[in-house]
Amino acid sequence: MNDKRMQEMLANLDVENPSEVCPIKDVLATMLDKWTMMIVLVLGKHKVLRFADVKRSVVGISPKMLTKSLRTLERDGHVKRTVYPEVPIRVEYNLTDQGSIFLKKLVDLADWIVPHVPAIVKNREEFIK
Amino acid sequence: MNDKRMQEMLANLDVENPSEVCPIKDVLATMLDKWTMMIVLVLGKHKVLRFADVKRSVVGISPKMLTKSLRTLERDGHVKRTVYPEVPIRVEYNLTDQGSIFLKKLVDLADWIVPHVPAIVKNREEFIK
DNA sequence: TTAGCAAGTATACAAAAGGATAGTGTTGTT
DNA sequence: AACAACACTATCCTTTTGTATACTTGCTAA
Repeated sequence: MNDKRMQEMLANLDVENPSEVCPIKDVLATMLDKWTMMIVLVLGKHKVLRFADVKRSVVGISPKMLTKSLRTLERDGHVKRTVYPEVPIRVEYNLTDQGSIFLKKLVDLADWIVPHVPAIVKNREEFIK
Repeated sequence: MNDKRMQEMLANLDVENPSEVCPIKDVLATMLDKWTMMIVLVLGKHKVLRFADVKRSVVGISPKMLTKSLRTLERDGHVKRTVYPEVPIRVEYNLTDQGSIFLKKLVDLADWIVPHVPAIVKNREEFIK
């Protein structure tokens, strides 16, 4: 990506206006929430998971936050929620096509981070004050 | 990215262990903080900015959060802070090479989001409950 | 009829993030 | 002498986020 393309994108992002004016900022912030990302990653790993499975996979999450994050993902079309009216009830979650592309972008980002982690950790250790 | 590569990456991410064990998760969460992202974007747009310039560009940020976010970016090696001991003091901020790659990844992500925003917004409107 | 499960919801509380705003130190300008 | 510029720091307070845990609902099996 050259500088011109970059400047075009940055203009698109409208970073200097409040988020009411820029839904991209809002969508970004929503998707990159800590719990939301973890849920997308475990759904990417396991393809289909039930509520309790996701809870087990995303270590430390409370049912309240899990419900909240799953609802947001569903609302935004990243995750599909399927209810099987059996007894006891069964509910399955999986990524939609849109959610899978989001996962890919997330993994791309992580892919870049992995080799940089040692440098970042070293920087942190050397950074005083 | 095929499924095998994806599964390798996901294994790398170690999503099912607490973040003490997985610095990648920590680095991800730190970089994808709301204010931090906005700062990286405006620094990408303007190349070099002084404290008050960043404050003006990132609408709504308080000096407290600005300082905190800039320090974190500096600590992690994404941003360089240069002090000119003039009067009044002049402090300039700019992205490092590492920070510029991070910006690129961020813009890649946004690049994907832009065309999807209308669909996501529509989803949200239709999603009741 | 009581027990039990899944997928939550509800409630109470604790912790963290963030906003508003005043203050600091230095020196040039009015 | 008072004020302004700059880059913060400090303090108080509100809001948001999150945890822990008890409760609910519907049905089925013992």
